[in-house]
Amino acid sequence: MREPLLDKTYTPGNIEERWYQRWKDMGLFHMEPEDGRPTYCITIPPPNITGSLHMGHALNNSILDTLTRWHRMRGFTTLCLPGTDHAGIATQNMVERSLTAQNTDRHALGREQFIEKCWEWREQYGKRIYYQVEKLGCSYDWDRVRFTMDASYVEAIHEQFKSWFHRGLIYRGTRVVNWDVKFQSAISDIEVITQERQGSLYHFRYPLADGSGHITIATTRPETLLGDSAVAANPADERYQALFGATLNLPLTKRTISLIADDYAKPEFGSGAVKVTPAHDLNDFECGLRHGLPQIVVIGKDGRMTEAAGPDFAGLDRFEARKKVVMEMEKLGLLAKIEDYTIQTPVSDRSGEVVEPLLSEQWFVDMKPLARPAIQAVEQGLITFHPDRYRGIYLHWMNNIRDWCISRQLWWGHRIPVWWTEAPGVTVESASEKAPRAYGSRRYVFATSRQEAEALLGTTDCWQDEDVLDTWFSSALWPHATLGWPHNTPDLQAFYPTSLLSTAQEILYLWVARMVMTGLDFVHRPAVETGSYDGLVLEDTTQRSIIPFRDVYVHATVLDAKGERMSKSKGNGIDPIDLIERHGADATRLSLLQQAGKNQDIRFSEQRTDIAGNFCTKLWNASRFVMMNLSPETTGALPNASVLSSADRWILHRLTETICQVNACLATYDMDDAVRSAQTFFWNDYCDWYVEIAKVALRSEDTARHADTRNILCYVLEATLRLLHPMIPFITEEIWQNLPQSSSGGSISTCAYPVADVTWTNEGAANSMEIVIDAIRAIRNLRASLSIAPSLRVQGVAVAEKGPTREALTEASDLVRELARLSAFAVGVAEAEGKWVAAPITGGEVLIEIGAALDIPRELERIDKELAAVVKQLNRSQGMLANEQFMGRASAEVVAKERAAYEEWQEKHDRLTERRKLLADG
RNA sequence: GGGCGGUUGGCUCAGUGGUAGAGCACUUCGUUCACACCGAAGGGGUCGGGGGUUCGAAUCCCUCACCGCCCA
Repeated sequence: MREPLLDKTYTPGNIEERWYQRWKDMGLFHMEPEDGRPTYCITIPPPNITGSLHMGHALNNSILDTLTRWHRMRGFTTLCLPGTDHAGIATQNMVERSLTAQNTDRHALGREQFIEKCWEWREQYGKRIYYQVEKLGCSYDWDRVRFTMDASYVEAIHEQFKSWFHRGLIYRGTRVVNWDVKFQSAISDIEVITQERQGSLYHFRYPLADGSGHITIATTRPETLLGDSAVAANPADERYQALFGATLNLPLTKRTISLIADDYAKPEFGSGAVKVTPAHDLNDFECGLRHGLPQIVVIGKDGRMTEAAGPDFAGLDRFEARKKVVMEMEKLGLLAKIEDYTIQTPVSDRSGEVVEPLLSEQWFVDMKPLARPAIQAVEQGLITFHPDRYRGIYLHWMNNIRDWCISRQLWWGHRIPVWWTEAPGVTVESASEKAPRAYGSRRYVFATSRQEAEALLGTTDCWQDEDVLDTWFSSALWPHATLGWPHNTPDLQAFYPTSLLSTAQEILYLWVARMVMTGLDFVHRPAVETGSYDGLVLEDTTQRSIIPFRDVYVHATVLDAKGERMSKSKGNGIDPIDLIERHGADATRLSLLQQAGKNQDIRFSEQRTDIAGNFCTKLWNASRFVMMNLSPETTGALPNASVLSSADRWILHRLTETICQVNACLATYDMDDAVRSAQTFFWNDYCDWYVEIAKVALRSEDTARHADTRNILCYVLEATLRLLHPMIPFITEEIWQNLPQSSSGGSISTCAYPVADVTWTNEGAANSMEIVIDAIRAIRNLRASLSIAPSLRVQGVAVAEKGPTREALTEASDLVRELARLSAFAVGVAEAEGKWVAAPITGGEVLIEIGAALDIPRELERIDKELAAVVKQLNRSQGMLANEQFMGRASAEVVAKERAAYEEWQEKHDRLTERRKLLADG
């Protein structure tokens, strides 16, 4: 026995540190496009620069790196491109907070200096997540890292803005947006979280102007009453038929409003009549547009009531105003009732403030023309969703798409490349798309510099738009912009369209859908150059519009052990870095991949990583054992097929089967099934059986078998390591380096991924092993139930009339003897004398002789218990075969299978009854 | 309100028409020179309720309940 090459204990920490650096030094993660090789590319979803690795990232990156390593080993030119986004509002928040701590603020600093501070902050903290991703072992191309504020990326953003601007898709408008009163900025839908809060539903009476009565409306936001410009009821609502068009006195104001008919009012809600406040509610805004209603802004950008709210309310905080409106209404006797009510309250994720829907002048993108191709691409199957159900969710959203508010009232971000002037005489009449456009009294143009703006506007009296672009505007062009667009770079040619986009479900709309739209809109190729699966030929062009990625995988949400979403405020989150430090990156990845299938969520606890770590330890220890048993001559090459035993053929059969399954599962994003298959093979087949069988072979007199056994042990282990390398890269590399198959200076990462060689498929060997394993288990079972000490060797024998059972057990008699701990084992006849106990197996029975006197009552009890189980099955089987309907309608195959099963149960039944009779007759 | 996912042993989950499975936990036994982060043996489920289709349903259909997600 040789000195083991692996340490006695598996300690992931130092292995992982060492190998990540080696891989980087070897340049394994960077590949250049090569003619004739297929490419595989993922542009990693950009975490933002304020981010640190959380469980969702850990899951996604584990999946992405597994797929990347798998393709790299399969011979693809593989690129996994990492990067970060600048995260306008989040970063600005962090920097402002640090300024507050220094008793200053951004206004004191000024815009330019504040942006400087943001860059400094980004230099200091913005790359933390890269380091964490490295800890996880991700094989990303760090030479191609991108940031959304890189000069080349900004160029892409300007190009996109210019194109949409000139085509009239970007427009200036006044609409209701999500307003954050703390940041004083519009925010995106994803930054708005809906919280259930206990509040009240107020029922107010609005008097009819003619004094004939009143109409009752219900609201959760009384302060918006001051900005009402109508009351609406459903046109089909019987109760209001006579009143449509009637004039109402709006309480607390001097205004009158009318009762209008609109489908948007739901007859079943409250009184069926709803107040309409176009400036402070999105639905009301749209309703207002339909009816040409005035838009009265009563809540300002700071969350205080405006002059328009009237002298009694102007200047009040919106929540103070709410109380006052209720109080005043009560005084006027117009408060009908107050009900307790659970309010779905929109809250800003960043500031925690209640989001105010507010009428505001912003930049918007007209999405409908962009959505059309993006719908087609998915309907035609150019882009595939995994799980498939997200296809419908995507299409539903796309078909009901709304215009996109892209301006943010922040300083950190891409400043909107539009320049304004109020100088008189700037003409807007021109055939040129670059000519100034009018918005009220102002004129504006697209320009990326003052010089350009002045030239286009014909005046130096101009200023750049103060706002910045929504961060999602830059994320939307991630796949093509990171590869070099708007330039037709070699990377763009080789790696676009990318292969996969994997992400969390909550950004399916905000990000995934928008990438599909921008990709199709901006990346074009001559139709002849690309396969039809890559893009669409749209009506108005001879070019093909290219999709950004072929597959979209939406991974599960990681929940805590109780099934609750992990959050900082609840403090129930798990930090993946802690998991890596305590259990290793491999165990962390494995524990996540074990649950990464087509499910919507994952319940996770650290215990799972602990358990996954057990597998790594097992892999380590088994490998250590194999290495201890190798000889200098062992190469790991397979011996000539003619010398292989049934057990050898069986393990190769199972290896082949497993290779097949793992490859198939990885191809369909069933990571859970892939790891389950590989783990089961390794632990239950290789370790529990083949290694134990090999021990018997290596101890045997038959020295010719020793070399073959070593080679097979080594062959199967090496293949298994390659099979598992994409999921658990570190431990597999470390072990592989110590196997004879490794090459000096090489890496398992560059070896070929196992491919199933069907010549090793061998059902016969599988059946033989099944018989042998059955026999061994039956004997162990007998021993356990008769409390025969494990150390006591007793005699065993098998009675087998049937060919396959007889042959299998004859060939494997040494194995059965050793693994069942017998003093002797043979296929033959049990001695009539002595104390023997028996257990039926398929095609025969096994018996062991026990030294001491047999406890007959106990043995009868054991047999009866087994007999009961057999009878149950026998009856079931018999019932089916006696059922004419079954015999007539079930397929011949199923009937034949049932017949065979019946015969087997019958045989076992007979043997058991026979044994019972012998014992009872004593 | 609309859409979607889930409900299988104590726990976490596989299993999409043909004899209910795994891991953890539990019970018993075991330190035979890879591994007690291990090995051997074992107990434990009328597959959320009801109805239907079928020779046969955890699996397909309808319906109800509960849990959760997304959108409004």
